[in-house]
Amino acid sequence: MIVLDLRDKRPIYEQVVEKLSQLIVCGVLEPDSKLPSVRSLAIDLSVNPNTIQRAYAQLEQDGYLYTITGRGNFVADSSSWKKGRMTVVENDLRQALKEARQTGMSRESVDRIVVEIWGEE
Amino acid sequence: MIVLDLRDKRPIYEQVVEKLSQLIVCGVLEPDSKLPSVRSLAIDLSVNPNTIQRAYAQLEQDGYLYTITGRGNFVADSSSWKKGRMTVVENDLRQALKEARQTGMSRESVDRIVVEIWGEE
DNA sequence: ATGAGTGTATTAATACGTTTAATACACTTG
DNA sequence: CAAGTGTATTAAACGTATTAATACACTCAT
Repeated sequence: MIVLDLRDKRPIYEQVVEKLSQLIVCGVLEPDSKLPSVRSLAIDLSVNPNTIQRAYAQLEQDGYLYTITGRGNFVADSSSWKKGRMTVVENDLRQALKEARQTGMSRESVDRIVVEIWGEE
Repeated sequence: MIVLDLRDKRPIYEQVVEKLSQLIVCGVLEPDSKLPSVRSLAIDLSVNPNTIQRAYAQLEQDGYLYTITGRGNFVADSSSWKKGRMTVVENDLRQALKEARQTGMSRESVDRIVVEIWGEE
């Protein structure tokens, strides 16, 4: 389901959070679909179950999944994470833009990149 | 000269690198001006000299300062760091924009923020 | 030349967070 | 009831950041 990058210096649980939240955000994992169990994903990634549990706790905290004890973890509806995700993303964007301006990047260069990412139309 | 944020979870040397590089990029510290010595800054921040040394080594690596043994550390000319800084900043911006788009932010919202930061004119 | 101030390098010890490990418990399903 | 689920706890191993204590080479003012 996901692959870990051992060269990455970040904690494993953080990588798991990142990968799974991306899959949820981009719609690959449908709402209410069942996620791998803590133990099975731990075995799949050759990692300790505690590490997965921590990642799942974080994902639940951020609204990306909901938990039913004894049944498993399930993908949450976008309404649960959309708001929080949007503020985080907007803050990141503001920060990146400020640094770009401070470094002397022209507004035209920014526009060019925006067009490049959003598409020409 | 700079103030540390003890609540920040990042390593101290990383904070020092960030703060000083910002001061250099935005022009507060003029090229060829002398930076605090390793020992004096360490005392100023109530931190170990090794920590400052590590920060200065990183800053030299990134082209923000140059070192003259026995004399001290001095602010480098913008030509030394402009190029590398620009690519880093551009990559960060691209990443932030991709995530904004993926989360569903409209191009108009992005334009609004750009205007907000670059100014109306 | 000498001494104070500079950057640099090395080694050891300490502190902290991550991860592993081994359990135990409560819940749900077949 | 048994197997699978999430959850919680405790201890140990491990890596990195940080502190600490030195030592060395260089520059500058005296």
